[in-house]
Amino acid sequence: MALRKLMEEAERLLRSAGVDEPRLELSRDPRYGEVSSLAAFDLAKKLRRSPNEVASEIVDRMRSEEMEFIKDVEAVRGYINFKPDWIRYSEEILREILEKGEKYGSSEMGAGKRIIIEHTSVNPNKPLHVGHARNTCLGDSLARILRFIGYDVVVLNYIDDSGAQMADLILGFTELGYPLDPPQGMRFDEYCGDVVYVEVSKKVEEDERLAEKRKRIVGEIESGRGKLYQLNRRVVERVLRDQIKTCWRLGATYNILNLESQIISLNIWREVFEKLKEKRLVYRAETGEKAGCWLLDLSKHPILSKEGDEVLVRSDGTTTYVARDIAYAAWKLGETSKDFKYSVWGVNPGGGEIYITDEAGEVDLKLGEIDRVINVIDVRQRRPQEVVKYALKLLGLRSEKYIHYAYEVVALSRKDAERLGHRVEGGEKIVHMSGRRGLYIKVEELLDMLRDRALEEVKKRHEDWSVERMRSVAEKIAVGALRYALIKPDIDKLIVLDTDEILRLEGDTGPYLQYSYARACRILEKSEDEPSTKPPAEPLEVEKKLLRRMAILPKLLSGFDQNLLIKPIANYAYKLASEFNDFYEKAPVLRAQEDIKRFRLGIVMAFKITLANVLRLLGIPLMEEM
RNA sequence: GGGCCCGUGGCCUAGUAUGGAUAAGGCGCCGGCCUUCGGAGCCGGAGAACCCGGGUUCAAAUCCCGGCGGGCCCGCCA
Repeated sequence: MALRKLMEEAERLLRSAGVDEPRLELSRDPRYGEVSSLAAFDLAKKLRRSPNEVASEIVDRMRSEEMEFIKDVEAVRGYINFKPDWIRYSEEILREILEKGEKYGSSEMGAGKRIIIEHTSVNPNKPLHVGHARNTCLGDSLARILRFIGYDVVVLNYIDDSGAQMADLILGFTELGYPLDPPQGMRFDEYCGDVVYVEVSKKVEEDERLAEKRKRIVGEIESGRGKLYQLNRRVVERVLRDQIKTCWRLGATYNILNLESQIISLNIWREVFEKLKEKRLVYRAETGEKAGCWLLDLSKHPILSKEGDEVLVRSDGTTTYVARDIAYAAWKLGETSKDFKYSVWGVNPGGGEIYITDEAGEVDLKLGEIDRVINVIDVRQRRPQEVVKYALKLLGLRSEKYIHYAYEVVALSRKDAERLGHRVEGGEKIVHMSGRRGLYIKVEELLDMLRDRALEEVKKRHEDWSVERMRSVAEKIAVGALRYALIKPDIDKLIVLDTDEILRLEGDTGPYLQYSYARACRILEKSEDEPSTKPPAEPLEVEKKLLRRMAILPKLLSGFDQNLLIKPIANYAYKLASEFNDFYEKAPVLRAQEDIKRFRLGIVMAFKITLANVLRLLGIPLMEEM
């Protein structure tokens, strides 16, 4: 690794000058070299002298040392800045990238370790909306990145096929005269979500008798047998097929679909419940408004204790969501004696089978030792997730391995909410999406809007292309735009979706990244010359900037398994593309003289590899032409 | 009432985890760049008391305390 070699050399020099704590970091600005040390600040404090003096003395002591990649060391206002021999350093950077190709930036950090990621997990009664897409894109990116750094990742999608939201649909189909098939041209998930669910839940709110009927339906669905149970299974399956199509369109893939009903019928709860009782972590309330319920004792928890104990088993004997999630969490950590049976549900577009839990299935999947479980769930579930984690801890399970990857939701701008026919109250700036009220923007419709918008641009540029080719490219642009928009902001910041804003394909957007890639492809395609890794002379500033950026990719990814931050990677992609475009303007490749041309071709090729690797991690599709 | 999160030019954001060198971009605005490596691009300009007040430190957008504003969570729902 070129950068690592540079840093190791800087460290060696510092140690030779008597510095014990090198405190090396990447320089903030190219004028300060590549690598800087802050060691003089610490020493200055100890010695009660000025940092600048101390830094200068350290630099003087290093002068006589042997240097390979480092050409110059300077003391500036207390900083010790290392400048590389750019001729050697560039060659080292380019050689590594061209040699490693698709593997550049990857590592074996996670070798032998398995991580479970659960994401998407949308109730199977409606189509995906943009808020769900944030979940899917984050989860899928986590999976891609962790695989790239060597982890064995298993992606789960939890399907809650047995709640009241399903009963609404069944009530609509059996009692309120909704036909089982959608009108011509409408997808089944959209029909269920946009029409049946919204209309039925409104009727249920207005009519107590319907609420009663729905309650009976919930019971029958959960019983695991009967006509309504069978009908529900068919509805779930049809909606799920449509939902997964949308996920595939976003580029996400799955390994296992876990049905809530199977978790119930496997009855892992009973096992966990027994342990909770044995350890006296739960108790049965005898009096008060929660009489007859089994509660989890939260009194020892510093914060949760303030809100009272958690009901796990209701007075009627049924379990709450949190109870089932505790049992399910124990299963994910491999801490239950029973395991699911599976059958093959389908195959991901890029290959790889998807299994679904199925008590009649023939397949056993042993997940074995789990390094970590990452649950991508929005921030509103922080409290219940904390209860689950706390319960695991009380049970003596490895709760520190159970991670709630919390992200903020996607809300509608006032303008878009009004466009959807929602009456916005006076001071409201944002409006939260609501499945029950039918107030949401679907992933499919947003992608279609983006694709149509992109198609206009493609048409302008490629009149000679076939319609299919134009549509295929426009589709990739749409997916790139949406994924980037959902991944770029901090996970703990609310995204206010503004459709006018997101339809913009210029500036800091996914298409900008894709465009930069296509530009690089054009240059390489037009040249017959062999790229070279050797600079004929000191590289230009724009060349150095790009080389520097490419060189830090392995370092950028090296801490990922600890911090799980996707945003810095999206940020990196943008800076990389932006610096390439700067290079593109200022350093002509094909028109340059022979030796310079070959070096620049090397840079362009390395850029193409580096950007492609990063965009793959983010799930942003690549195109040679757009 | 208790808890969690956010607060950076007109708007949207990066930088905050590991405190350090003139606070970095995008949108919008103003002005430039197509005799060709694709203008979905590039360059220049105007525009910021980094919410407020304390504190720690040689050094604070970043850490600590207290406010203010916004969002979320606190159900025998999931």
